[in-house]
Amino acid sequence: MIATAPSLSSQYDPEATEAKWQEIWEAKDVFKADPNHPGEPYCIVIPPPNVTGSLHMGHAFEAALIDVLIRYHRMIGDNTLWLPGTDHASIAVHSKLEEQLQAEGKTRYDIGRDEFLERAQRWKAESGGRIVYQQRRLGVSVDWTRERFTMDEGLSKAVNKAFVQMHEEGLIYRGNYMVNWCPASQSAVSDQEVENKEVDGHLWHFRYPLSDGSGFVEVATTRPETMLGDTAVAVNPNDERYQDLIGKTIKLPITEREIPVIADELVDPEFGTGCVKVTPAHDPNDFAMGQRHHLPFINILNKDGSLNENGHVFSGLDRFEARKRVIARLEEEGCLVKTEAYRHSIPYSDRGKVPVEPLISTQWFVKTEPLAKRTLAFLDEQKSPEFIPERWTKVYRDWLVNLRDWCISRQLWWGHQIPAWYAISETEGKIREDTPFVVAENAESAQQKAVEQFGPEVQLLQDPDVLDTWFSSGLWPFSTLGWPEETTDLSTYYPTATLVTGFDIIFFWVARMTLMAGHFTGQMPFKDVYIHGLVRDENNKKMSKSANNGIDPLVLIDKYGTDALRYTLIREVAGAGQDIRLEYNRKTDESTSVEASRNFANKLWNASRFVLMNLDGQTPGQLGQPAIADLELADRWILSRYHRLVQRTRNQVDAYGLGEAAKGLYEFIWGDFCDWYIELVKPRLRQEGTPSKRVAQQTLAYVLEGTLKLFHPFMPHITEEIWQTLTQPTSEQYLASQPYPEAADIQLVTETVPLSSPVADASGEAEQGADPATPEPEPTAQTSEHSPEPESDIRDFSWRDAIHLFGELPVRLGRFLDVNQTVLLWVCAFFLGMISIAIMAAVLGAINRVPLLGSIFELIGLGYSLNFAYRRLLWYDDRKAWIESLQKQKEEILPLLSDSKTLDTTAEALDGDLALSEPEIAPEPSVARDDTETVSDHTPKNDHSESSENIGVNSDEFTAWVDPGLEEQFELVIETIRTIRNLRAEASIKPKQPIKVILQSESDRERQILTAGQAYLQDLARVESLSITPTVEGEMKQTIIGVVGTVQVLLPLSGVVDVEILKAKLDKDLKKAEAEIRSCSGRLSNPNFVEQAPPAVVQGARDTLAEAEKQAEILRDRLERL
RNA sequence: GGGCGAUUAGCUCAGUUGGUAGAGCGCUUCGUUUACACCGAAGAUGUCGGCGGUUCGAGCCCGUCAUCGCCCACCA
Repeated sequence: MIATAPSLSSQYDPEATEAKWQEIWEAKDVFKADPNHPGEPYCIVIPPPNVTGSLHMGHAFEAALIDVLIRYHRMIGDNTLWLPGTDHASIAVHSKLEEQLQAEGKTRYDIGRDEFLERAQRWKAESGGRIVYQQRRLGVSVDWTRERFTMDEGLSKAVNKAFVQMHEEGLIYRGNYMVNWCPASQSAVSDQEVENKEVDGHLWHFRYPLSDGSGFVEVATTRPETMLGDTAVAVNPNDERYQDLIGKTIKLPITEREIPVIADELVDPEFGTGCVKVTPAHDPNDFAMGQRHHLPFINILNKDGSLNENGHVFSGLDRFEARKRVIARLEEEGCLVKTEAYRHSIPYSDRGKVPVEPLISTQWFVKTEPLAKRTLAFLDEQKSPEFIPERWTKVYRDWLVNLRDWCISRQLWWGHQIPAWYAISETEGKIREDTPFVVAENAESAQQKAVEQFGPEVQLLQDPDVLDTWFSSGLWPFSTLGWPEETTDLSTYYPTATLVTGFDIIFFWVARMTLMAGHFTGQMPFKDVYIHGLVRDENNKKMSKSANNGIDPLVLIDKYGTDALRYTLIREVAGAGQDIRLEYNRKTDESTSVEASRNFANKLWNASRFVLMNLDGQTPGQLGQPAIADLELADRWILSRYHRLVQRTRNQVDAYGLGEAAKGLYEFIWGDFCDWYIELVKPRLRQEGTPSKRVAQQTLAYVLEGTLKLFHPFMPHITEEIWQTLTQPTSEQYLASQPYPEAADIQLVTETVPLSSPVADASGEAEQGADPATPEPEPTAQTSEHSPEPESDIRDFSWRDAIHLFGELPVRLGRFLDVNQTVLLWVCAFFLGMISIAIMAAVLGAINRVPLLGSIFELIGLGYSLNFAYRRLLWYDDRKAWIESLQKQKEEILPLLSDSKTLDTTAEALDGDLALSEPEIAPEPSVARDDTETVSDHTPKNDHSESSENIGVNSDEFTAWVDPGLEEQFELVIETIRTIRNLRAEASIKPKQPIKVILQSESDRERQILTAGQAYLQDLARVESLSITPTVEGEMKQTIIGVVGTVQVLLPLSGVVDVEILKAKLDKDLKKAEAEIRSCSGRLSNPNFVEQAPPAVVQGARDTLAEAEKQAEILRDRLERL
């Protein structure tokens, strides 16, 4: 099952690998949740896809986002559950089936309800199966044992229970109100299922004659046929033009019905003539007006959109045909004043794709106000749920505030049949508006209730209608966990952690869930709502079924692999909630961006292959972690970069910065690890049997394994495959359930690193069950066979480490003081100066005061200070002894390592023998430059310090391993290598040809760094002989020159040299330096800048200027010499 | 009508609390040294949509306009 290193192909094969792990993970129940699992519960319920069709790229995107979160939380030790499932999508499936039937020349009534539902079930099985297959191919880490369907037994029970309870509480009522009627599906639809479309229509102006013959009123309408149902004409009560009309009546054309002129505030006097025809049965506004003025409601429409018996001579005609006839008739009668072209928006049915008709009918409604009130209270008082990005909170809130009652009944068959039973025996065997009914959770209970009310002879008929799909979806977060039963799942995983969904569904679904959950569970169903954007196609169009521009994720998965597709989607999402665009060539089914991710996967594969081939068959566990004392510069550097990555990745994922985290990992793997570290250690790996080789192997293994863990949520399959090969676990272990790298690991490294013997590898230190709330490195659940007894481990290593460090102290402090003698003397002088000033001030003050005591004390203080300085600081040996004793005292009182970093970083910077700084001695935060963002340093304002605490990071220990000073110094080595390579290219020297290079710098520090990195420079830039020197003399006509920092890089050339090439290079560099000088000196000569900008910024500018000036000086000098 | 988002290299996009612009793809030159040609090295590329303001300093803050996209809304 698990490959060994030499057998690995040089090209990663996603197809076989992905299928393999998908099967194993599932077969081994790796993602099966256990409520008894320790750790913080972390549950996400899947936004259930509709069983109408198949998954599109939007689903793949969403699944990838959720899977990253889920896998991450599983690995950080949370009690994690991702619950899968599908939605029955009442109206969507119903429409599909009716389409099918239509093709067969049938209607649903021809085949009957039972047959219809059977077909629906078949459809569901087929489509649902396809969806599940696609989800598996996406590698989602869901718990399939908990898969749910909105119409399965448990959820249907929940629906009935919810309905009955809400009815009893008066939150569900049946009534005759205006609803949106979709003539295509012949059902009511909710406000959300109506989509307003701008269309070019007409505005017809008609004259209605006054009954007394004294004239006309002119009204305008976009729907002339509705005039057949007019029961009034309205004007604004304050409209002076029409005061005398109010109260008069009008003889409505065609029907000859007499209708009143009423006054209503709603009428806008500015619009049109200021007179409005009122059709209470077919317009929401008019409906309200009709209620206010007790007007008759005349329904003129049948369910299919044709005119009914109230349609006068037009009855039986379709509404649009009737419109034409009405216009013609009115024109004949001389009532048509004019026809205007008019662009307006009309409501369309989402599903039926036809204009909806506002219609009065008897339906079931949810009374939303009390629910919304409660949900709003959660939002306003507890900021719950929290939206990411935050801007959606406002959208959500506004919607809740303006919410109208929710029509939940649908005149369809596919769905949850409404649990209401009509006592038809009371109304001649028919369901009428006035038929009494009982609401119950099932037929038996309904029967019982009905018998109590109407006697044993009662005949019941269940409401034929079904519930709006969103009614059951609204219960999803808790019904799937067992509600209304009080299951362990429910008590463990509810409320869920995060809802991940698109903004298009906030109203449909998110708000419905919060309304229902607030009512039934008394809490919000999720803590966070992470709203992602849409996937757009290559033309920036929203991918949708109607636009037919969707891309089947499987097409790209087949071509590039699941990991590649997932990674592409994730890394595209930068600003959370932003739409993403997927490059795609429809002709070839290729995508350059997914291809780039595939290449990245292959890069990781080959880097890992390289590591595996160089570990001599040892696993990271067998190799053990490298000992601090043995680390070489490059090891130190990659470990610092790696630990920085650990912290940054965790912070980013915690804050839903998935795209940033994905990009950060890419840069580390491809840049730091592959381009630099692997290249740097190659020579060491060829030195058989040396400690240097072993340390390189240890570091490679440690960093690779950690990186695989960090990266696993983003590319689960390839990382699992490599990890298995790398660690060769003897028992069943999976990367998917390994602990995520964290600060505890780092602490372990710092404090308990072995000097020689192997230590527990990261996979063994904390089993998946470890509670993240206790970040102590104590390996409570040791399973790795390579691990020694944990307790003795720690004791042993701590001692050794302490002894090691202790032994080193004199040497290091000695060096420190040697190197910094001048600096320290200045510091002392400064201190003494300050003290003197303070004492002078005190003495002066004391003259005015009688008691001299204070001054005497201060004089004593001065005396002591001088004495102290004389005895302890002035001479080298005294200083050394004193600092040593101080350090010893500190060690006795405080933890060893957290203290030692108070030493000045410059000591390490100059400590050439030790190959720069020891990791446990971190530089001062100020050296960190822009890196503070990623490192939890000591400044409380740092945003990440908070999240560090959350994950139990001991920031002191962490900072100890992330060493910005070291990284900065290493940067000089890297830049110097680049410069040499650049010079080679400029001088057209073949990469293979060895060269001689002289590095000249007046700076001791720079020379020290370059010396420490000498081997790297020679190796990576193919330098045969390298000299590092403070000064350089002689002729430069044969030398091409570059600068980095204030280092002069000289590359002597052999043979005939074109001076113009050398000149061009120098000119180019000089121009750059001069531009820098102009920019900096411009700023620095501005007194406002110097006075007002933060000192660090000013200093930065000064440093840059000094460096640029030095560079320019060097370059000018060289130019002259040519 | 109201609200939101976007506008940065040829393309797709980053750009933390304002400190003087980056990545990938593509492009140019060179290169098959035993991880990788799904590769490596080096390099070129920007009036940061326009205008105005605040500031010592604006891609970032404020105002305004333009273009594109989305959401909401009962003006017949």
